[in-house]
Amino acid sequence: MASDTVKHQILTAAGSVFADHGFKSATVREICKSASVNVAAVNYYFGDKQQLYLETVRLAHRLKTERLPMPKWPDSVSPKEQLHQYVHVMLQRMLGEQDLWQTRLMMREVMRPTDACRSLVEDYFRPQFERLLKIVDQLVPNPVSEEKSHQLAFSVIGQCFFYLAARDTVPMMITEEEMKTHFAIDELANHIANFAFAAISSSGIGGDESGSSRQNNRQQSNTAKAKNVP
Amino acid sequence: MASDTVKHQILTAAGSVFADHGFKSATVREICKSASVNVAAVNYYFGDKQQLYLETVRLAHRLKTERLPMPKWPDSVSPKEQLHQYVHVMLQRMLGEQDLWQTRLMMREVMRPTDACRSLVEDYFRPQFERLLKIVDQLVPNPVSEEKSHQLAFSVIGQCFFYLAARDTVPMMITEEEMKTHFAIDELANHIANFAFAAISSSGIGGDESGSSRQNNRQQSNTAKAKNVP
DNA sequence: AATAGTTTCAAACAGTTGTTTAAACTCGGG
DNA sequence: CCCGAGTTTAAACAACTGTTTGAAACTATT
Repeated sequence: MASDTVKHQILTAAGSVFADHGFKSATVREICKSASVNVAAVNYYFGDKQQLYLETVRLAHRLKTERLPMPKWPDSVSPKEQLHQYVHVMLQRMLGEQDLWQTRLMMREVMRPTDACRSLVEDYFRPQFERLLKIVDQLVPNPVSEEKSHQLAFSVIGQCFFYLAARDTVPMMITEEEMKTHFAIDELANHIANFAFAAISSSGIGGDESGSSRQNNRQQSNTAKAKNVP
Repeated sequence: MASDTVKHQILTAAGSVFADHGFKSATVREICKSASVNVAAVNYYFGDKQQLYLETVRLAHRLKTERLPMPKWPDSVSPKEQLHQYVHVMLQRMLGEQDLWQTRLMMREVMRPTDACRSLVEDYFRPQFERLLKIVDQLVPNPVSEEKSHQLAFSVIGQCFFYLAARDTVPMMITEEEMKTHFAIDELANHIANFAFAAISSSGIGGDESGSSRQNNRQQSNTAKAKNVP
């Protein structure tokens, strides 16, 4: 049965094309050409384009977690080091050279969710998010509210996600040399982990900051003088 | 001469459709239907779909900066307050209720640049980026290298950008109530500004560690400036 | 070698795409 | 009144879309 290998061939080709063009703009003809199979193969093996897309997204998430599993840390590893490794793995998944289509495809789902997104959120993003929350809660000096934990976690994720989303735009802002030397995965992981660690460590000690009671948002009027003193 | 109003009508309709579906997937038929004009109007007034797209992106950037200009701060305003206002305006631009298509369209250009992107970067993103760099340089306790400034600035932008890109996914991770109370624009601005302030303030004093011990960036000799080699 | 089941293929189908065309309409100035 | 430049319209065009089809090619068991 070569059928399995053909299916896999189509899936990876489809992953690349879907990641590049999105579901609607991607054509089954381009996918089949890239996979070196006949146009009818997609319908023969997957039923229709939509089903192929769903299986492609599932494969993307599966491959990414298999190749780069998030480590299970013993208690001996400091929360700070856990944060650093977490960020590093996340950046590797997002920016790692090979099989970039997998994260690009998932990025598309984040930005414009389709039917494939719900299971992606529950099976992939939420568990990862929960792990980050645990790290954050260990890092924060005083216990904080759940919402604050969420904000802190999103700040970590956001910094990483940015370099995936703006992958082609960031190089337009800085020199090629700088890109290579200071924005490679290792350097970025160091920066983001340190940045987040400093912020989280000092979080919740200065008093309630997010108070800034509901005051109107004309940029003219001074926005919420942050009342806490550094 | 209704021609000007018709052109504007098509432009705003196109902006919305392009922001929703992207250039390729958006159809001129849907645009024209949304603008209540004949299908041929796009070609009559703009030549072709591509030209319409370019003018739409230009309009998006122009409208967004006109409605929400970045304030010019007198020296009396503290850098911390400048940072806060900067973040607040950025979030307002990105998440502000009305005319959301404008930022969604620019977001698409960031993630998958087309021909329209180069001018967008130079005319819109770079000036904004430079202003943020100035704030960051005021906030950092000791002078840091140019690359470090860039990293810090990107960390601020990334946190904001995330809530635009993941606009539909974040609500799947938290409750609706939490979304309304702790992830509205004002609350997010407070959090991100405080988060970034804490991180930047402690940047360049603690010393870096974290895993791969690059003995790299402490205030490097100033600016290994751009040399522009092709 | 013959058969039955599976896989591949070129061709065709119906619908959509951007764009063109030529006729119809609008409306202020002669 | 009609004119004619500017505008709008329905219809048509060729190219492309996902999908179907029926026969050919292939594989494996008898």
